[in-house]
Amino acid sequence: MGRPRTPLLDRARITATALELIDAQGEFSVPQIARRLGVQTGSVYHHVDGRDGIVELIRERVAQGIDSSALDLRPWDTALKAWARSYRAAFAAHPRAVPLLMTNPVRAPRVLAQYEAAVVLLLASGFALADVMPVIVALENIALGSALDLAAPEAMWELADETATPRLAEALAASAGNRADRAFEFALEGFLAHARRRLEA
Amino acid sequence: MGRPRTPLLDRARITATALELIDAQGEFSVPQIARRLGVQTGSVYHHVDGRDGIVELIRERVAQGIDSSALDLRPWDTALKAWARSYRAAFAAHPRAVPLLMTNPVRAPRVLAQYEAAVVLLLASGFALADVMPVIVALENIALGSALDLAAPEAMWELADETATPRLAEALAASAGNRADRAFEFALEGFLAHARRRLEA
DNA sequence: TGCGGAAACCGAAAGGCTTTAGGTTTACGC
DNA sequence: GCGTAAACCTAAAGCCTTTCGGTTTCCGCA
Repeated sequence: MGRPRTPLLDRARITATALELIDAQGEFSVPQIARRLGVQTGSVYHHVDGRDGIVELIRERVAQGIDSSALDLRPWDTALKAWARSYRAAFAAHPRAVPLLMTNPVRAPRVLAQYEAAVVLLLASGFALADVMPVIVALENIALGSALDLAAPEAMWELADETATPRLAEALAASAGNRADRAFEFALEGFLAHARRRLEA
Repeated sequence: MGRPRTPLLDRARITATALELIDAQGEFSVPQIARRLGVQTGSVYHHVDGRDGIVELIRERVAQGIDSSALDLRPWDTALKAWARSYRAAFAAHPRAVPLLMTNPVRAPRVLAQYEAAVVLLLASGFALADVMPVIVALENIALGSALDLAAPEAMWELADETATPRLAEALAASAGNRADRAFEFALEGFLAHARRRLEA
């Protein structure tokens, strides 16, 4: 008892354990983390700002998977496309965490810096100042919306009774396996084409 | 004590109370509902299949706000546009409920019937069977993604330090007030234009 | 080298939530 | 009229989040 010679806990280990629990069972609790790390529940609170603090750490960790260098690509539409794909892929790496993370945005400076870079990119490419945020938010909506689809890929379309919706059942069968990816690429292509037209106008 | 002469509870009142709590404070609990209705906590469980059952009732109630007649419009792109707007508006009516409802889809027959109608509409309009679901899911992703944006409209872009992201701050100021709506309309127009081209090809 | 404060963990507890089980009264079908 | 089912209450188990004080170890500073 008392302070251990080598620390048993740190923010990284707490975050990793929480993410393991989420990947395995879709949720986490502080006592579960403590048990996995062989520690009393209360001890976790010495390293973390409550349960919400753990969620915040997970949020930042997942957001680190976004490839910020995508926004260095040129031309602008290539950059946005790569960024959106990376954005979605980062969430897809932990699909069961998506519902936990989508509610609040990431406030980490490195993520805000990416949005800053996106704004600069669009302005330099000729977009009107008033158009920049709607365009970026639209892209973000597409990326997050499709990430949400990844969170519950199967359950999203389990038909209890196929006879009541025969055409839907057919259409589902015809798009089995790659529905989510194709939907994302479809929306992304549509967005980029629309943005190109907006720029020309 | 014992069974009251007139029932104090029913599913409609429980659902309405839960929605009130969500609109007011962003969440709900069974004891809170019971207190508001002047009843013991356990009594609620006689009418509802646990807490998750209440969420399911809320989901169905919010989904009833989707105007299914939109899919009767013609041509198909007019129908899809009206449907997407109605879809988003239904969630926008209870923005704080969005995080609770997005994880799982609505399984209510009347909602599945709407998807069936959308499939029939697209097939009749000439879309290939394999394209139908990706197109519908893409539209759904846009609607849900933007509904998510409505759930936390302000907090989504609260900049702690504007000096670190000056261009972002400018762009935000230039799109104040209608950012979410314009982003949604932008993504929706891009989607429809892309779908029209897909149909012609 | 010694010491005081901070750090890191334990033990315990308060208070809330979800859910179940059994008891009591009322309503309703036969 | 009577038995069964419905609707509520009381009570309790078991989980979770969070806080507080106690104990031991570490580290900077004199």
